[in-house]
Amino acid sequence: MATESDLAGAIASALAGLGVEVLPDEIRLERPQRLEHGDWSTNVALVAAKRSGRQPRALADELAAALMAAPSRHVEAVEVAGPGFVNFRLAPGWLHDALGEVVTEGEGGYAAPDLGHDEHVQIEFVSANPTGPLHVGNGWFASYGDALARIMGRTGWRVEREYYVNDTGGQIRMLGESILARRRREQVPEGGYQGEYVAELAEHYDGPEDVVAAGRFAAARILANIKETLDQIHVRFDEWYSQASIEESGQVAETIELLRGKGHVYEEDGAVWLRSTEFGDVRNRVLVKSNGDATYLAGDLAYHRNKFLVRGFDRVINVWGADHHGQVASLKAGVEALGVERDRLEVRLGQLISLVNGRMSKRAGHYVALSELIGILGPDATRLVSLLSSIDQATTLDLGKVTAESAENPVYYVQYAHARIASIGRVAAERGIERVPLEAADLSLLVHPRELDVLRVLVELPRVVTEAALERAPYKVTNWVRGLAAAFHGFYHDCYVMGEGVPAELTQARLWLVEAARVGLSVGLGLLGVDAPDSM
RNA sequence: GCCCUCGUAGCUCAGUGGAUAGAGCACCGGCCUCCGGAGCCGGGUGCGCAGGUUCGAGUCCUGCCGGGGGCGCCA
Repeated sequence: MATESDLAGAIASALAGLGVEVLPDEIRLERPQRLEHGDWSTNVALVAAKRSGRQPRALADELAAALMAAPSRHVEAVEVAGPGFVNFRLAPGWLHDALGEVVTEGEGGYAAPDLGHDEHVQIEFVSANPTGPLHVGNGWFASYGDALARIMGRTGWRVEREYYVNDTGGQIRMLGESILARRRREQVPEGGYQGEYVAELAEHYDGPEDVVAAGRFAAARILANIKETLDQIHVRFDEWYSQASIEESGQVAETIELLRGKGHVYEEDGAVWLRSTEFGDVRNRVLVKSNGDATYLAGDLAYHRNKFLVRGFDRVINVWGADHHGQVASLKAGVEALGVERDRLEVRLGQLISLVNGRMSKRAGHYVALSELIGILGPDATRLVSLLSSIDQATTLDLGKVTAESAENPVYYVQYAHARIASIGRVAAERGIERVPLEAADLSLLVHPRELDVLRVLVELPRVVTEAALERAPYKVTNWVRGLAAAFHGFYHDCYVMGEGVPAELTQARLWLVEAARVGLSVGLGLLGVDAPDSM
């Protein structure tokens, strides 16, 4: 934002003139919550007061006086308030400049800062075991991972989406046993999978009485179903990476040998251990059990060696449920032992989604299927409700409530704003009104509070996208989109674009405002993977 | 027992060192001669408790209480 950097520069030179030294990043401009505190505000006088040997208010007064002596563009007043804030009151022109930036840079260019510098990042998410249909908790993480990929993709990262398919090991055997038991019309064994889908799959299984064969058959069918469900909410992976392929290719043994060569492995009680405590773990971990089988950790390390050292990702982000918290320390230790800087592996733990009547469990068959939720809410609302809050927030899902609220769902509010914009375009076309070029429009006519509200929200988008990308927090985009929709609905209600008695010049200026709002909604919804419809 | 995480309005959640803590839902009342009323406007007793850090704490630190999760030669 041009205005923001103008102000920062003016503050820096004013402080220099006062003989106060500050670091560039100590000059922070923020948008005050309350309009009466101006359009921009800085707390630099509070931060630098002690160092300059002045009281905060005194320094603020001097700074304000210096800034008013040579005001920057658009500045109408500089005021000192509270303990020593310096507030800038700007003429509406700064928002008109901002409107110009939005529509000139457009959907592709506005709020697309290069933060990633082409770093190659893999985001691995969902990765639910193919032992049952996805539940709504998986859906939450699917929306999160996909939105994060979109946001980082917009801000300069090269992103790949990956799903790790856990298609081997004891759970597949257990799935096979459950299938076979069902086929024999017997009770599913202790610890087996109870869901209805197991019975259905058993009906279609006509292979041998072999747990592995039955397990693989079922896993393949389930995985196909998982892909279908994810496709419905527009979540598509670049890679479906098979755990079995890691094991069968000998990469597990190679990885253990690599670790052994680096001296991080020892033998004890007939097992092979990783000295993970040397890399921050609370205890050492077994890689190869005394019966000769590799542990899950060994496989996971082979997988991560593959990510970093074979495929060469600069950064890997794993999106996991909080129930995998216990794996983080040993995985990070192992990755570091492999010679990869530990910061290149990021594990985002999302809080679990629980049901009002208890935690979900695939084994017990107690869960709400994601496909069921999609069937009720539709893809867009499903995505939006799961992106409303931070994944750090544990949420309790009441299916009855979510569906009851669906008619009042926030997705309609936001999409309705976009549909209204499209509607304005249709009416303009009917009436033969064409938008003049931006240079020919007089944006200074936009002075209605509702108009300025819309622009004030639009100004925030670059900052919001930046925070969302750096903090891996897509819900910030959701909040922003809702705020823009609210501002637009207010504008739409109070300011007719083509109403009776609206001068032609004002219509033109408002058409540009509408276009800017369209760009904002379109960018925001695109980052969330939610459709921006022209009519509803 | 130890570790992680969360605790903000009746409910779902924003607010990650700033000024008088905000939205949505639900509830009550108002608003359509013109671009879509799935909209707009108005109505609020709330930061789990107790200390600490500093100009300033919902935010950072410590302890306690409460919810969730984790501490395997399971995956």
